Amino acid sequence: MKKEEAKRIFRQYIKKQGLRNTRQREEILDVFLSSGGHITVDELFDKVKKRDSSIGYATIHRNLNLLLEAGLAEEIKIGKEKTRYEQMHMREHHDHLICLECGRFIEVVDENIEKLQNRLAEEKEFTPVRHKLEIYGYCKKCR
Amino acid sequence: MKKEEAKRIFRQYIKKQGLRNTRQREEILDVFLSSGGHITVDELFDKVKKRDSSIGYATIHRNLNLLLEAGLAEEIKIGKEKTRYEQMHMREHHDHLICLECGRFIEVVDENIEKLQNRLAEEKEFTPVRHKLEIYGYCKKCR
DNA sequence: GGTGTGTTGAAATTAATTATCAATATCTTA
DNA sequence: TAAGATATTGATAATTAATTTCAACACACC
Repeated sequence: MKKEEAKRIFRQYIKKQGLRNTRQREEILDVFLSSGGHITVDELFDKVKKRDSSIGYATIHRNLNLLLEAGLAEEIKIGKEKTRYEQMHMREHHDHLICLECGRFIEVVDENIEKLQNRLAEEKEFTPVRHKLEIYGYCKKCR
Repeated sequence: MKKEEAKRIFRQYIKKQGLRNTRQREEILDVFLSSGGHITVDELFDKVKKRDSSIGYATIHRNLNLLLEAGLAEEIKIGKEKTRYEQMHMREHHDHLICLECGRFIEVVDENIEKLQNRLAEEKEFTPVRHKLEIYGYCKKCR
């Protein structure tokens, strides 16, 4: 299961940095990996609090930052909406079509675009690690 | 000159919304359009202040929001860095290669990628308006 | 030029994130 | 497995960024 792999990566990162694993850290990690696609800090806080009501807000932030550093999460911020955190390892990579009218996300992948991106990077003597593509416009319903 | 066109678009937008043009608004517009690629709120504030030292910070924010609404500016936020505002009309569209090590931006364009993006959107019955592509990795110097 | 109302600057407020600190928990080593 | 060094936690304070408030002002339409 992919979740276990993600957990292993996180625990490895923690250890490598000379940090320690804790009950709270594991709880947050598990909830994050069990959440859907894109979660806000508040949503994560609420979900974790249901399992462990003593957990603090600052701890959520601290550990989200670790997840970012470990490459397991990525911040996505769209317009004036709240920052969301997206899983990077659990889910397949995908790009976003974002409707300017209703705010709906459509997740897409196109192998050819991915290839061209890599080629483009290579031309500039750049080693690509990951990317983010957001196409803004109007969805089926709103156009 | 492109700058004049951008100004016209902004003035039109202002009028259409039933808003008014002001000395400060024009000043901010001009400084924004004269700035390089990506400017932070503070940088813009400092530059405007040199021309008109009485201008307030809130006015910068208010008018940046108008520039966003009018489609002349776009927010770009990378990692933990300060939000930057990019010109949308003055400059040709381009994507970004962003170095994870030194933070350098490389601006790129690839016609083929642009075309594939439009085709992808069309397949999903989505009408694309604009897009943002950021490729993260390591630049020539850092890889 | 007068007038209605949008805009401004300054300060207060809100929202989001980070820092502080004493108490506690973890991990290593002996 | 007990001890000790130190990272982590929760609560709160502090910081940062962006927005709101409000009285004075200024723009645009007449």
